[in-house]
Amino acid sequence: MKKGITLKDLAKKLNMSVSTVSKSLNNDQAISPLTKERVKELAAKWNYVANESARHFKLNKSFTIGFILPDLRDPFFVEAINGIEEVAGAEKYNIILAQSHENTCKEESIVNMMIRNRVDGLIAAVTKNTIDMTLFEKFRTVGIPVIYIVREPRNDGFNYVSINNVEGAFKATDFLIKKGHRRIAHIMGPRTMPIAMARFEGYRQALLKSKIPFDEKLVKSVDFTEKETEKAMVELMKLDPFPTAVFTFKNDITLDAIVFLKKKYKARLDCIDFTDFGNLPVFKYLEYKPVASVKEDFFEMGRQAALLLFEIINDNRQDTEKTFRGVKIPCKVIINR
Amino acid sequence: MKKGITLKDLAKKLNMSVSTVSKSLNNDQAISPLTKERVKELAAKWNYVANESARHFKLNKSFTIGFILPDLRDPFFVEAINGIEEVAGAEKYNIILAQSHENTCKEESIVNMMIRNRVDGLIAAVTKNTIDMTLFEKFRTVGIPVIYIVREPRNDGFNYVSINNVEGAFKATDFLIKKGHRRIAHIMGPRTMPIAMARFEGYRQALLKSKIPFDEKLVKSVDFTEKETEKAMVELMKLDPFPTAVFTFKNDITLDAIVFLKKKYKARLDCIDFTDFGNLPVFKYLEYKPVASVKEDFFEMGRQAALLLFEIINDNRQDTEKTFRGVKIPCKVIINR
DNA sequence: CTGAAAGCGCTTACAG
DNA sequence: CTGAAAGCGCTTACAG
Repeated sequence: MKKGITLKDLAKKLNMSVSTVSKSLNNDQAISPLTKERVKELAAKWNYVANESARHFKLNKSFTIGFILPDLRDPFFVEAINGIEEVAGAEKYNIILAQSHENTCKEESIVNMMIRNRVDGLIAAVTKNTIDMTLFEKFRTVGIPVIYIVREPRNDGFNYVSINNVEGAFKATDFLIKKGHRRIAHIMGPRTMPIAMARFEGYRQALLKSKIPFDEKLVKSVDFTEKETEKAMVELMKLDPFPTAVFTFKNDITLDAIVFLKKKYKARLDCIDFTDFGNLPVFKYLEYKPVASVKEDFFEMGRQAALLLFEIINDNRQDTEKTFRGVKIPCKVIINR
Repeated sequence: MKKGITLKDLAKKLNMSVSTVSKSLNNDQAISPLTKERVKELAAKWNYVANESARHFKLNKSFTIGFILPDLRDPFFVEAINGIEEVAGAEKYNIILAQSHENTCKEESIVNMMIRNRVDGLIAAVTKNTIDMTLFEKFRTVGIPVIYIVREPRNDGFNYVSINNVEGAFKATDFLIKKGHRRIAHIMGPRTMPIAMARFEGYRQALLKSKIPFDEKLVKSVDFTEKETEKAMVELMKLDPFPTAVFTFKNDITLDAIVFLKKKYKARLDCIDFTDFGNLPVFKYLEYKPVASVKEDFFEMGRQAALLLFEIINDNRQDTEKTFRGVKIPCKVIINR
């Protein structure tokens, strides 16, 4: 690209030193009002735009935070971005986004990219297959703070912001029990995902509380593809008696399960109730949908994660005796009527 | 953040000059294989990660392209990102995303941010209210190439990649005509948007071809909010005879119109056909939807825009006698059955 | 209140 | 094949 106007150009024209020009534009109080005015006037006239990359380099700060997320096609993650943006914007920070597409190799190359670009902090939602956190240990080595979001890391020693998955799953299951269901299936996420295990735990606790015996044949684990959900439903529908309610890991699974019922068990469509996590805006347009969903406030998770991150970034104390923080946002059940 | 390992650190340890270390890591052919090996070995051992911001600064290139888009909540723009990512990734470029939220003030601050950060190029989908392009002229002044995408600028002298909106609208309207409709309404986008006018033009041409008289009472302009769509539908449904088909600017408008019919004109739900632009993946789950939609290939638009952008970025010739290029991707009608 | 000077971590033309 | 040196555009501690 063409070279822009530099401080030097301004200084030469004004017969001042580069330092004075720099300080004027940064509103340094040591500079006289008149000088500031003259500098700013010329800067405006010449359309001077500071070279941020020089500034970042000099200050050894990128004024950028990274956000690694699985996929932008998931509208919930988009909400998280908006929450992060709100906080980052106020701090005058940019956000660099990167999608892992649930691929751990891609995730690794993104991690390296973030380090090469020296982001000042990172927010990460790991892939559904990320078990081993050693990749992310790199950030600790180079001193970049990281907040995990939505999907909690399985081990301790990490900052994270998530919802209370056990509680949410308990409520979603209990909702079905209160509606009179006794035979309640659960289509859970991959067992590698800590939050899938947490939701499974909430499901069990709700059954236990109501003294409904746990039946492992009613629990199926899927990887979020339509094919796997269909397979789970085939098996569940073959049971005798078949479950009259299903609590699923998230909206997409419910919708795919309903598509399956429409195709193969039209008659059961009206007698099986679903609950799940999420609350897609598109529900408004649907005839068949979960009776109730646990609302996951992704905007708030994004906001809280960013707040926590900036607390660390702006904290100039020695990073000895560092403690890690976990924030769990409460979640409530929304009836989709 | 903590300081990382630098070339100097490596050079000192290896008793070499910084230049030699730099060249080794960059695989300069002037360096002996043995030296390269020694350097790379230590770099790996010490987890050396090049400081990109120093490199960017030195090379006066950010290896970053910007993408200004209205809103990530629009899944079509997410597809465009994926198309851009495919090309940018291959070129080893990063993408910095910024949402204008259809707000021209926000758009202005994003433009300035992009210039301050010295992006090497920009892809932009302007807000629906952006009439005046002087804001974007700044990029020309500083020599940053820009490709407009999806929403074409109203004046000439800009590079853009879009679909053939007139053709698509013609096909969508003609589809309804061929299905036997004679009284076809059009809910168009804001008249400030060139592509809304283009789609309106396609609608008129289709009517003309089939010798159906144009009736301006059948055309309503909306700003994409549910409220405006409802208002447009109220007026259309009061006409006598009411239209038996509606061609709308995009999916969201159709869905809101259908919600309105469900509420107020349940009986007409099955006798009014819709066509529109877009093809939301969520259609799969819907009972009521447009009979056919013009598929807008946003992934391809993103890809083409990025290809065009890199052609300009990587072109080292003098930028005298610059010509501007417009790419219109053909679009086809998808039947939603 | 202003300026001279150092330096952030790289790359590269040039000399040897 | 290797190295010394300049310089990218800023900020800032220090001197005056």
